[in-house]
Amino acid sequence: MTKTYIATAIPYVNGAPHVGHAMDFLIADTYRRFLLAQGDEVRLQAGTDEHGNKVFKKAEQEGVPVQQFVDKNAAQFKEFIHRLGVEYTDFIRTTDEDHIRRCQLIWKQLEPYIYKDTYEGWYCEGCEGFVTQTEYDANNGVCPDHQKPYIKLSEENYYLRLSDFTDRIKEAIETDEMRIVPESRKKEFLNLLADVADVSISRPSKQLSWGIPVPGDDTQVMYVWVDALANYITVLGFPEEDISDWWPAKVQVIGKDILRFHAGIWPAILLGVNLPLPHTLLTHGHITVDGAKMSKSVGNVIDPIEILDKHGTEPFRYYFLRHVPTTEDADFSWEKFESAYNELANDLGNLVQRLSTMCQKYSIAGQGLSAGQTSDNRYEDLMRNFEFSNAFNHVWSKIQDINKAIDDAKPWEIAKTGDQAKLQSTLSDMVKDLLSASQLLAPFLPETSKKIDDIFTAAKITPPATSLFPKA
RNA sequence: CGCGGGGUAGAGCAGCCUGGUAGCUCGUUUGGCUCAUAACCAAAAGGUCGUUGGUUCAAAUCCAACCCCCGCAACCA
Repeated sequence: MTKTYIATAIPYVNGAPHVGHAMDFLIADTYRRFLLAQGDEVRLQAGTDEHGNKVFKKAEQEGVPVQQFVDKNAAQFKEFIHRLGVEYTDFIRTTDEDHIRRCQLIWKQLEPYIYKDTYEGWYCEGCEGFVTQTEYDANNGVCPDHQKPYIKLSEENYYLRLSDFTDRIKEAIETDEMRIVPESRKKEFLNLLADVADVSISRPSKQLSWGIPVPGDDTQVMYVWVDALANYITVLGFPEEDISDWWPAKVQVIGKDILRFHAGIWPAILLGVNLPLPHTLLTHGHITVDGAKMSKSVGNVIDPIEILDKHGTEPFRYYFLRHVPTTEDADFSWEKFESAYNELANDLGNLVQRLSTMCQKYSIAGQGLSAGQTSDNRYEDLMRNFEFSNAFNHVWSKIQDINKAIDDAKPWEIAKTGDQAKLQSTLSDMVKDLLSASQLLAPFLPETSKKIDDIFTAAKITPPATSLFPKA
């Protein structure tokens, strides 16, 4: 049995989950369910990134101990993932003991590529952080948040010598040994990779107290890179355990904003500890709201929990898996969501209703009925190529075909002729088609698929007490 | 001359790589049907495929130039 490992980016827990976070989980879960159906043994990791100044300060603001703060937020994310109908096998928090210890072991292994140097840059005392020269110029030397001039500050950092790996990484990306999906992002990143600089991977502990101590140097704490990126392998037990059954990951699902770290820094870390690179970095886009970028200052942030409360898991999955092209940006608006919900109710909900009603009326037994055709090449190609929204569309066309078939066959007229045998075979063919479609639908809408199976394989087919997707 | 993506019916998009009757979803109009959640099915209307030029028997598709929009430009899911 093929063992497959799927990894999702771990969200930073300085706030509540928003719609964007859902994409990682839904995409990974859909692929996981597809592979399970194909007979793979699948491990899906999820987790939370919990260190760093922003989390530390947020906890201070709320007046709670940091650990308590991250415990609360991690629980919130777990609950969120659960409500998306996503099932993970492993959940990692970067504050886990195991993770911290393994990170330090990884750091030790990376030491041949680590050196200490002085970082000098523009620093804002209000933000307690450095800004880039570009940002400095854009703000004319004054921090917009704190109205304080940036000061020149220097500090000691450990650096990872990325230049030791860039040739190797470039080659891996070009040859698709580590495939970046979609192709356009691959091109984009290869351009970026041309002028890559070594990356700072630690901070003085007096600047950054909430983090993993650098082994053998009390004055330094690991910055986000090693700490967060290593989660994908520490969760499997590396370096204390042999992870070769699961690693390299078949796919790592990430947002387009973090591609550069996953395609640039992450492979360097892996090469530094002699591990192979992930097979695929699947990059999804961002969700805009009413055509505008989501932002707290504009106040157009959509709370995914609100959508889930109002409409439930399956319509949520339907919208974000079918109407958001897997690797592209897409827009969310309540209007679009409502119209998608109507499609779901009209095409599928109504189909289940009308077909089950006829089966009941004309006494068609579900017992012994099963999916007719169980494999579909086009569907499998799309799924394997991570074109989930297109695969979903393909499944949907099958559902629409059944609606057409019913209108063509007109079972109610066959009933009038009294030809019970023909009625039986006509309707059971349709049920079989629906059960086939239901199988393909399962990775996207698992609960709905299960309901359909239950209804149409029952000894006595009866319409559901409440329709699958009721309309107000 | 920084890099990338895009400009196709009222809206949202596919088609472009590998030239050959311009397609899908929603919306609109008309018709059909009654098993069904006023749902479903069928048909129709609607496009100078950003602009200009080139290659070709033939260009949305290949080439060149230009115009417009949107991202990115190392620590924003």
